[in-house]
Amino acid sequence: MILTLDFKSDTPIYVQLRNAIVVAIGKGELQDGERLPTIRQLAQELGVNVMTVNKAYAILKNEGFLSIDRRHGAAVTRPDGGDAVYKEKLERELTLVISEAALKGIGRQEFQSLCSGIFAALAAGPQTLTE
Amino acid sequence: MILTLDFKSDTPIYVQLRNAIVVAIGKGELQDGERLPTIRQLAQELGVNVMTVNKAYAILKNEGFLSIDRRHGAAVTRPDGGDAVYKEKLERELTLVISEAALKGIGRQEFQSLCSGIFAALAAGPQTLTE
Amino acid sequence: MILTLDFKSDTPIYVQLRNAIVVAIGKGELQDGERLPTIRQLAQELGVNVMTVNKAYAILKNEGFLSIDRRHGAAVTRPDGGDAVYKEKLERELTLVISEAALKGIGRQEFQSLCSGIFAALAAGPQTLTE
Amino acid sequence: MILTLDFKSDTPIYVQLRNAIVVAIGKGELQDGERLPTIRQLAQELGVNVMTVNKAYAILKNEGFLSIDRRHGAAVTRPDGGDAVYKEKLERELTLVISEAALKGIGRQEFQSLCSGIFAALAAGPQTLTE
DNA sequence: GTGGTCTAGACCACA
DNA sequence: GTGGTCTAGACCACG
Repeated sequence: MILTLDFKSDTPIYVQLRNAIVVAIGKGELQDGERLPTIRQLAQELGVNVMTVNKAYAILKNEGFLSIDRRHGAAVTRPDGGDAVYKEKLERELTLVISEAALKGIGRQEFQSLCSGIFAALAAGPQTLTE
Repeated sequence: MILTLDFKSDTPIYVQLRNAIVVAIGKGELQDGERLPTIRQLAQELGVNVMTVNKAYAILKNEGFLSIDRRHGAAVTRPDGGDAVYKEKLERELTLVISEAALKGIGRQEFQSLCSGIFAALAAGPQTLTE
Repeated sequence: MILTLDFKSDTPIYVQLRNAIVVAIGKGELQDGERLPTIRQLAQELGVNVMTVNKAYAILKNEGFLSIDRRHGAAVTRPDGGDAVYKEKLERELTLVISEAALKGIGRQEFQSLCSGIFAALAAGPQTLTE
Repeated sequence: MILTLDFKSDTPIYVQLRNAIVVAIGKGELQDGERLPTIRQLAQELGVNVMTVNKAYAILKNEGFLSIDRRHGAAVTRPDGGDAVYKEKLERELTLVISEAALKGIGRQEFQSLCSGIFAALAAGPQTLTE
């Protein structure tokens, strides 16, 4: 698993980590049920403190993206279907993103095709790599 | 101009402010060329520190949404057309948002129609200015 | 005996096990004097470490819910009547639960009827043994 | 505010802290809107690390029992009405508590009156102390 | 060997 | 001056 962090960024490392993992799952680089590296492994690999990885994992667990098994560490999970709270958050986020895009001269057409492209890329991801 | 801030939120106030203004411009509540309140005015109106508003304005200026004239204060501007830097940022953001949405069970169809709805709402905005 | 464990939960497995057995006794699914599976049997059946079952049994014995005879294995026992220590613990627990419930908007009425329902369900339990 | 921690207990300090605060709010010792001590203050007062208090506060914030304002620290809040998830959790907890109590020889009558007593005690708490 | 918890001390972003 | 973040290193509970 390749995760790049930007230590100079002002978004906290654990957030970057959380985001990167979500995207990796979305892309299919991390399959459902697949195990993630140990907190300590990942921490060392990234040159980051254990607590930082811990926090990222805890958030992902809380959001339903992964489950932590005392015996075997963390594994990818499918979260529950979209709850109302999430949809609200999504709409708020999109309103901002779209406002910005529109002002930057990106029309509805272009925006939609951009989204389509991303959806396609995700769907085409490394599906069940070896099977 | 009505801007609502959530002091209990964990997104910094100056970011909330910056976002709210971008959305307001997107919706047409703030027209191109329109003047914004003085930093001090807005700060007082919102019950916020002057530094906070200052920071938000500075970011907006930097992003091309605002032009600041020492004589006339701040005014809304159309930013330059989508530069490469911005497009990259947009794509990164959308990849995250879409990954999350897809995992939460929101399909391409639903997502696209949600976007369409927001585009429509923005387009319908300017009329509401004077009511 | 059907016991379901949640390996993803953050309450330790031996605690889950102990709780499940207490509830099973409460419901009458396990009758007074009834023998429980061997530690090894149960461990294998649940796919769990022997130590884990051992720990759960030890706690239950300590609490008076189980008596362990080296020759016949473990058997269900009625614990001694409410000792002062237990009542204190109960009151502490209930104070927390009720505080939480009250703050979450669950009134005394609702709470009491919820308790009544559970008492009724427990009382109705023993019959279901053989079905 | 008087909070007693048991450092020898095996329930984590931050959980004990969280529980104690919930009870304090339930009892009315902490009123709605009232400010809590700074993380650092409380940490020093309790002889505990800052991170520990931080974690307790974060959980309480997450549960809706308090809100954290970047400018003024933490303050007590009323959580949203009982959601379905919470009610399920409550029922599970109560089933365990009641099973235990019943086996310990505490009948429905006694249990209910115990609950009533606690409800009454909470309601009678230091209501608006000085007003 | 895994994650969970805790510590002491530090720096930074925010207001 | 507030909380947020991060670190390095430690001990413990769990299985």
